[in-house]
Amino acid sequence: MDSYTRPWPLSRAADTLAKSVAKKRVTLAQVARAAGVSQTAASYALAGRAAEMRISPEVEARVRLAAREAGYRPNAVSRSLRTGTSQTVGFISDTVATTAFAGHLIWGALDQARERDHLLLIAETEGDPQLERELMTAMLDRGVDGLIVASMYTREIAVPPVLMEAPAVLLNAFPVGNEPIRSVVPDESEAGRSVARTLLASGHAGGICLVGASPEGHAPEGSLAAVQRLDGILSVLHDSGVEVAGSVGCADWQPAQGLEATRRLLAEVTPSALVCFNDRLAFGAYQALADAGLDVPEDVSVISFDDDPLASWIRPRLTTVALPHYELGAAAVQVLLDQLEGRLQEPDGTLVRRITMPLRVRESVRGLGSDGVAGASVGTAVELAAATRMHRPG
Amino acid sequence: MDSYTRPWPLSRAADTLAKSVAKKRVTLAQVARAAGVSQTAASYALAGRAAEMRISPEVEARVRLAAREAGYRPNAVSRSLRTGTSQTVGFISDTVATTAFAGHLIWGALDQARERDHLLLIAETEGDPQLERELMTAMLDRGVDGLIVASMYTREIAVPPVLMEAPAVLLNAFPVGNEPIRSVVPDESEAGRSVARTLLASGHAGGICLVGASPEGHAPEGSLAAVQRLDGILSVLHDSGVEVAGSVGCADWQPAQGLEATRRLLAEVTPSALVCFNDRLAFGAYQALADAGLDVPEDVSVISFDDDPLASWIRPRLTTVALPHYELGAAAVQVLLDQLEGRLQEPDGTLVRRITMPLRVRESVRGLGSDGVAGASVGTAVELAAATRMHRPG
DNA sequence: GCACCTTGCTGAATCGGATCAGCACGTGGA
DNA sequence: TCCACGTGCTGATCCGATTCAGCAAGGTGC
Repeated sequence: MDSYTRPWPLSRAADTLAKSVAKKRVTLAQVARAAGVSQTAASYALAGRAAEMRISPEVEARVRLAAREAGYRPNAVSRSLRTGTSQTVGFISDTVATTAFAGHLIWGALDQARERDHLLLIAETEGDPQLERELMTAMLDRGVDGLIVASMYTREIAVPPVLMEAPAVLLNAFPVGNEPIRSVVPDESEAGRSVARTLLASGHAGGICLVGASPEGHAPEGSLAAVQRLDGILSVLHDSGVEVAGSVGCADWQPAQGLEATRRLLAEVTPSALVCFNDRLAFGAYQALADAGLDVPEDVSVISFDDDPLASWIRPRLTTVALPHYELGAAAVQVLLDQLEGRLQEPDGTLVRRITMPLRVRESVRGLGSDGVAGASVGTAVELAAATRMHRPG
Repeated sequence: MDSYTRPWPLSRAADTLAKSVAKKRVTLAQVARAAGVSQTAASYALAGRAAEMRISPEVEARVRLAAREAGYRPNAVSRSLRTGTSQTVGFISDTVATTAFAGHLIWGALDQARERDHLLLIAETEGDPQLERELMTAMLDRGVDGLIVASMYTREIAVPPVLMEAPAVLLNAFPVGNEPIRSVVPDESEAGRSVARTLLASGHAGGICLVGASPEGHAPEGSLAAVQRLDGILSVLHDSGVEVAGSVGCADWQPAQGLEATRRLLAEVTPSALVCFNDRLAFGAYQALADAGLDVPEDVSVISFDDDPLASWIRPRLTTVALPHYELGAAAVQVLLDQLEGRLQEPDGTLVRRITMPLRVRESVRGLGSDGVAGASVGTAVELAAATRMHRPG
């Protein structure tokens, strides 16, 4: 099937390639010899500890010059063995980097790591606990300074004992027990409050309905996002004395369930606004509303969570509270490295960092943003092609 | 904006966390002492070199037992320092892991690396040559066994000298000079041949037109895919004595250009089949054909390259030759590790590995696959949501 | 009875940098 | 004149594995 073919005449290239063992790297000892000083002096000079260690400016300059001329680059492995720090962070995710979600998570982590002069060791467990443990030990054995364990959706993770060997941060997850381990998660309940406030501010006092979770507790199994979003929504509505006009829980948050749930809802009440618990539910809701001859946002406003790439593509464009993946990834690295540097000494034992979920105001809420687009429909393939290219957040 | 809040009462958790320096790791010396033998004997026993090094079965068993009981795990950093190998591969891509392209590339690389007991150090250059060099040196200094340098689209890369320090493989790219460095690329010209053969086999003798590149050489600057796809197409057509009925080159391969190019084409000729040089062009072509009242595939067949996630979503579903990202990533690691193990000794100096691009037969070519879907349109949001979830290739 | 080989193991060097303890020299004070 | 102290550097050890060279005990051949 696949095969090796030859693009150019390179008969001796393979030989050259095999032989390119490259000239051996320059070591500190060689630099020291070149500068005519001891290895100790050279080490201190290059480490910027000359003054502290009483190395004269002349010697320091000689060492620096020798190092530069020889093209000296310290061997990180050796340094790592001695100091126990590798300037490397492990990033283990439970799903593939191929989803936009994981991709942006990694992107943020990568950027933040680079800013702090760290490299990222990446692996995926595909949800296999055995593999997860193996990958963690593989990374720890390689001397990573810390580990980030990322989950696709916010949930509780059973922390394997091996994870406690090094500083670790859970990304988008909480420890299932009371392990003293930090978490970085989206601020779901604040997002819920934000959604409720947005609806109230745009004049939706009555007729607010929920699609995806209900106060009676119907929601996807183990979804922390569901309960926190619901909490946030209800707390704001309660404070304003507003009652939820209706709600339908869904066991799964896919478009089909959104369609079905909204249909059932419409059979009972006439909503003025729909809070969908994620965008995929909202896609289904759009269809159910269209089928019922209801216009978004003129007849019914729709607001939702996640900011799926398609949310800005369906018509009217969906107003939603975004999951800040890039920021989540960046924050995980930040928290981990801060912890390593001992910069994180909260006296109150705070272990959870919540990242704000920004509201993306678009067209699906009446009286908010750029209205005037009538009828639920979809954009063209051309527009979609543009929408599905991902961009770095502002 | 972001803030630390406390989910549970964990007043002393932070302390615990700070103190969790963890019990020190067990070293080989300790295992040796426990087994009552020298460190040398222990090392040989655990390395599986007992017989070779004349360690008695009894001693070997004692060592193995002691190691297991103590929970011994060799320190990879130390081993790396001594042996010069780290069981780690660096993966540097010029664009972000957030695109489906890069994501699948990484996915394949990750899987293949794990199969060979290697870990992946990942970084992105964002096209910055300076950053690229820094990241390469950072990885080399950490003792990676080899480097994979990936490009978003097939092109020539100027190989920085530092890259020659360790074995390296270019993924989706060729060296700009004659550097003895291996490449893993999609087999574009075979894909071109495959497209032409498919068209001929389904009865399209005349009226074959090209959108995106023309034999006169109009194509995106520096796009190797363009010339190779074209080569493949023309060679098969030529062998069958078939002339290209028309062609329009495009400087950029986006939907807008596909639309425009197809319009111009339709003004001159009446095609029976359109070969679009990528799917995004095909999206535009679909629209131009629909505008002209032409049905796909009844009036005009459309075939294309890349297998964009949307290709299976637009109607009629687009027949296209897929870029095998997962396989490309996996092959890059495979080639690199094979090279490291000295398993790659082609006598003819072959340095390019071409990965087959599989044809995805769908509905846009007349007389091929499941026809009968009339009219160019788009699927529903529900269908799209399903289509844009990515799956591992079969 | 002695050279010689095999068996079964150990000592010590090595990888490359970080760092502690200490040494030689000069200066100042008593 | 002698001691104390600061200055400026070096030797040696350590991190934790791998591996080469070699050594003692026991067996074999002649």
